Amino acid sequence: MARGNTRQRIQDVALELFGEQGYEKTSLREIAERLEVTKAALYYHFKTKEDIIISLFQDLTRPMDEVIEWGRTQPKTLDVKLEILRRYSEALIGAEPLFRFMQENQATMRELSIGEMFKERMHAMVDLLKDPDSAMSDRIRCFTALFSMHAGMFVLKDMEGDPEEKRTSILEVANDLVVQAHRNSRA
Amino acid sequence: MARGNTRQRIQDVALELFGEQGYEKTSLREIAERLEVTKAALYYHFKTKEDIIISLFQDLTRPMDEVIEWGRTQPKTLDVKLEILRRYSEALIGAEPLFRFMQENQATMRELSIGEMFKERMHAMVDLLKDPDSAMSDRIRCFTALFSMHAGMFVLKDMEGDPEEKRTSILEVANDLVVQAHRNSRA
Amino acid sequence: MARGNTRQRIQDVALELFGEQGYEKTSLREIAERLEVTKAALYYHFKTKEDIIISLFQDLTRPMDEVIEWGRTQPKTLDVKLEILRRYSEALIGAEPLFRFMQENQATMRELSIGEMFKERMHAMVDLLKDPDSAMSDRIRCFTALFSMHAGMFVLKDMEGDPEEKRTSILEVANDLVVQAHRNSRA
Amino acid sequence: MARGNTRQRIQDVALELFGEQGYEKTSLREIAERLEVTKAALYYHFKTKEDIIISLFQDLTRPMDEVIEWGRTQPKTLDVKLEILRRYSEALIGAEPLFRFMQENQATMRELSIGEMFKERMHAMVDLLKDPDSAMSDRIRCFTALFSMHAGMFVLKDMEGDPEEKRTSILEVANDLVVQAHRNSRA
DNA sequence: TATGAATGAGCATTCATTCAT
DNA sequence: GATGAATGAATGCTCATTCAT
Repeated sequence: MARGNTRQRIQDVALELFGEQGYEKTSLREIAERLEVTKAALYYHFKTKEDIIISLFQDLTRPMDEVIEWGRTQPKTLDVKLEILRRYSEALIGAEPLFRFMQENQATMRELSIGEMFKERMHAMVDLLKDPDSAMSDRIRCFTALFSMHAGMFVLKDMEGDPEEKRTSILEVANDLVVQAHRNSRA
Repeated sequence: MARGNTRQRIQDVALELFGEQGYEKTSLREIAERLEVTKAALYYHFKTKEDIIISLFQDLTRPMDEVIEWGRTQPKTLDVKLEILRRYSEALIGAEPLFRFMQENQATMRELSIGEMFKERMHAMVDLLKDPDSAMSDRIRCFTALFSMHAGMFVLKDMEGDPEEKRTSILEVANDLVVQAHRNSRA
Repeated sequence: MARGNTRQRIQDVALELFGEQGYEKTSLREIAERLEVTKAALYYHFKTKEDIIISLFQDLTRPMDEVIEWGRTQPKTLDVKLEILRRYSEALIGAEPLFRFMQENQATMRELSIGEMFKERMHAMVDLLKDPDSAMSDRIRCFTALFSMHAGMFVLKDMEGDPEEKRTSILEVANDLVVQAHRNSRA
Repeated sequence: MARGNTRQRIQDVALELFGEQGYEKTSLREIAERLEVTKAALYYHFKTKEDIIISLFQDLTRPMDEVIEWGRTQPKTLDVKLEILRRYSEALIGAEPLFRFMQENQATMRELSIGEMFKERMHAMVDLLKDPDSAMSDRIRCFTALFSMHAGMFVLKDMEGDPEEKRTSILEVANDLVVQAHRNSRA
């Protein structure tokens, strides 16, 4: 029996169950049972239920923060924008379960403190992709691009086809949208 | 105290609260209290909690069904497709709170019977918009078009601008995506 | 649709359901639903739930009362005792569902006013069968005789064999017990 | 306040109340209140309400199982049969409250899983007492013997006399029945 | 003879959380 | 680094009953 990694195991199981059933419908009893520990053990590692998902959010969104930080140091050329999308799309792979969770538990997100954190990140990304004086429809294009990247992977889960192919198809559609927005605002 | 409209009032308040706090976190006690009736009164009008939202779904999605029915009788020209989008966008207006609810409670939707009903409707719409032999990226374009129409209205709620203008902007973006898909599949 | 017999129909369905599921677990809603009337209709015919079963008890135990009344006018010979058993066994046939109900809902009976009524009847029967100075084991024989007649029919339901044959077999065993008691007390 | 015996105390109080008022009419609130714990504490020790009485059944019927096991190893002589009755009668003493409960809540028993367990035990006992080719009336004698032993103790509670004397009187009547059945089948 | 609408009290069950050990 | 035992608050739901119509 592995030692000292209980905290990690709790996170894994929690994300799995939150994803399957939603945050509200997943009880600490379930998490504890699947791990074969007692509920009280969870409380040794995390102060509250919300604490568990906050910790997940912080751990899993670091790669995305890095994309944003990198983007901020770059000029607003089309090439950079597309590179941001590409990196973002890759960063999303590891965080898929978390995004699936966030996507599917938005009502819950709003009351949890991480809801705000996520919104800020989203706006930061849009700011990198759009130009300062973009028309509304172009801002919507950028939004839609990001949005479909977040949602795409699991919404399209029941569409036939190879996952990696789907990801690049989604990326292609997102690219198109950003290219369009870029051109419109420079026209 | 008004008579005979209790059922309707329950639906109204329920949709409001489900939208604000999510389905799981909204208790029947809350709904009853806001209506100043007892919980048992809710059970006179609806057999279960799930029954309440099923009834909402059925009542509010009728206009969309009509769009789909109409679309099925039409030829698959680009003009028809754009007309479908336009009508669908309009049909969505009245159902906004419901879609907001569904968008934000996807984890819950999966266990509720209306989850399936919704998926079917979505597929029916995509079938009207895409051509039989479309490439994956074009099917994704159609999906994304619909998806952003559903989600757009409330996701963009905190973006400044007139709601009606937003709606037409979203429609414009959706149009572009469908036009693109249409052209690709005929090329 | 028959008229004016709703009261009777309520009694029939109630006894059926009380027998199937027990008194506590049978709700007025169920009775009403099976009759295709509203709960409120039941309250037009009976003041309370308990009232329904009291009325059943009164209607169905009349034949037994008649046996007891007859027995009281007779001398305490063995022949009379056996005739009492025979008549009682026959009287039980029509009341089988009621006895099944009472047998299976004794805990409930104790709180319902008919519990007492039944006990009195039982003692009256034992008094007819035993002699004034019987030994305890002979009183128990009489008790057991009656008891097995009450319980026998449904307890033995899952034993193979013809129902009428079972009834006469039970009666035979009861006869033996009473004969034995009679002889002991005269020995 | 005593520790570590809460489970036992719950069982004791539950059996007492189930016996007094019936299973359905006894609420967990009542049990908890009488024990001066919260309802939730009951759920720490038992998964459901039914679980409480299952545990009681299992704990209290062990002595009877032992009688049956012993009986199976013995030849089917009359002496053995009477010894089985004697041991069974003794085993019943400790289980009196449980049998009282089962006797008085038969309607409930039918839906609870222990209903079946009990039926099997009853059949196993009859098989030990009757001979393979017994006539129906002899099988009924065996049944009646057992039945009156189960029911006798509490049904006769309001009959005057010493409890231990009652028990042996009942046993005597049961003996007679089994002797009779034994002789008939060997005649 | 009924019904439609509602109530008040209650029930079994679940949950996040606490704390002494 | 964990457990055993418990709590307080809540939840969805059901029930017998009432009463104006």
